[in-house]
Amino acid sequence: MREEGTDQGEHERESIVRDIQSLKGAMEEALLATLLQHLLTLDLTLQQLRVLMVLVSTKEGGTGSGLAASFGVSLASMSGVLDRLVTHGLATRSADPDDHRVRRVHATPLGASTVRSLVVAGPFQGDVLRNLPLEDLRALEQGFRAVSRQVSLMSESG
Amino acid sequence: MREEGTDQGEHERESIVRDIQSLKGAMEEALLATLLQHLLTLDLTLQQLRVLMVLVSTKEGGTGSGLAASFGVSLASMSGVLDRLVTHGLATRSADPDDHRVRRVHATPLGASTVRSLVVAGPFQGDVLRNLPLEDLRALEQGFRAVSRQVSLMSESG
DNA sequence: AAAAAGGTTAGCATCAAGCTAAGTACTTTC
DNA sequence: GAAAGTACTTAGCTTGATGCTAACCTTTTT
Repeated sequence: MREEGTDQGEHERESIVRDIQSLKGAMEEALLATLLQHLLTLDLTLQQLRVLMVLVSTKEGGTGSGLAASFGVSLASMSGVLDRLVTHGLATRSADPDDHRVRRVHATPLGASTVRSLVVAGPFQGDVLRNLPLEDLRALEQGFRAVSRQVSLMSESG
Repeated sequence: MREEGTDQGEHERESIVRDIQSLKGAMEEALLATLLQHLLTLDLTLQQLRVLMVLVSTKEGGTGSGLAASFGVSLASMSGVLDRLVTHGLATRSADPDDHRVRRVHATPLGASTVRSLVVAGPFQGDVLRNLPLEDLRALEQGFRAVSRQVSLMSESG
């Protein structure tokens, strides 16, 4: 019963998908510029940034040996990288209550905001949203919800 | 004449803005993970990446002295960075037809896709969109159009 | 013809990141 | 409780990228 109209629906779907991707392309240009702005003022090496991103992602923080293993470097090397992050005020080392050999490493608020600023750069900011016609805002919310739902669906099954 | 009902509309607006930002927050977590994935396999220094991003952004390409000036380094230093980008196959140098002293530097397709992969990582990909209910897809398009319009508006006046 | 501009190369200094080896402090095992 | 193992730091080293100045070549401008 859904056979009829499918063809026409698929045409509209493809047309909309193309439209959205074209709009997305324009946004990405702005996104690239914003990302570049942030990277220009970033006084870190790429390795330091990578480690910091892991620290920000994992709320429980990391350990020297764990990070060394994930990055495929020696513990001594990772110790040096962490030194520099701590010196920059982006991470802290603290004692692990369970095992006094390990030093738990966490991103500081500064470290977290440094990393988030690289990602948060999308155009869907409060000041943009607040100036949108209400009707469009409702539509955007519906679309976001649907995408969010779909992403969870696909990451479960795929 | 628009005074009445504004209060109620503003409440709904704020509520929707919060909803969208919360959904965006969830997306950003995934975005961060994707960005990290790409950075992990990136065999570049941050300075090389920054220069490459400028090359990708400016379609006409760059010149050694122009790039040196924007980055605040000597021409000799920039020449070295460009050497490494060329060696990696991410940029090319070619003669400038107007002035045979300058060498025009362009990002290669590989360089462009390397940079784009860092930014394109959003969840609004074709395979996600194609699985969305048509109604939601229409709503998303409407929302995207509105945001795109609003961003242009605000960047003109602001 | 002289001066100026764009670019490359050579030579040097500095710093981050990588390693191994040695040492400290704590846990686990026997 | 002694021995073995684990987590981490520090010292000493090598390599590679970035930065500089100085010298040079080529091309354009004056």
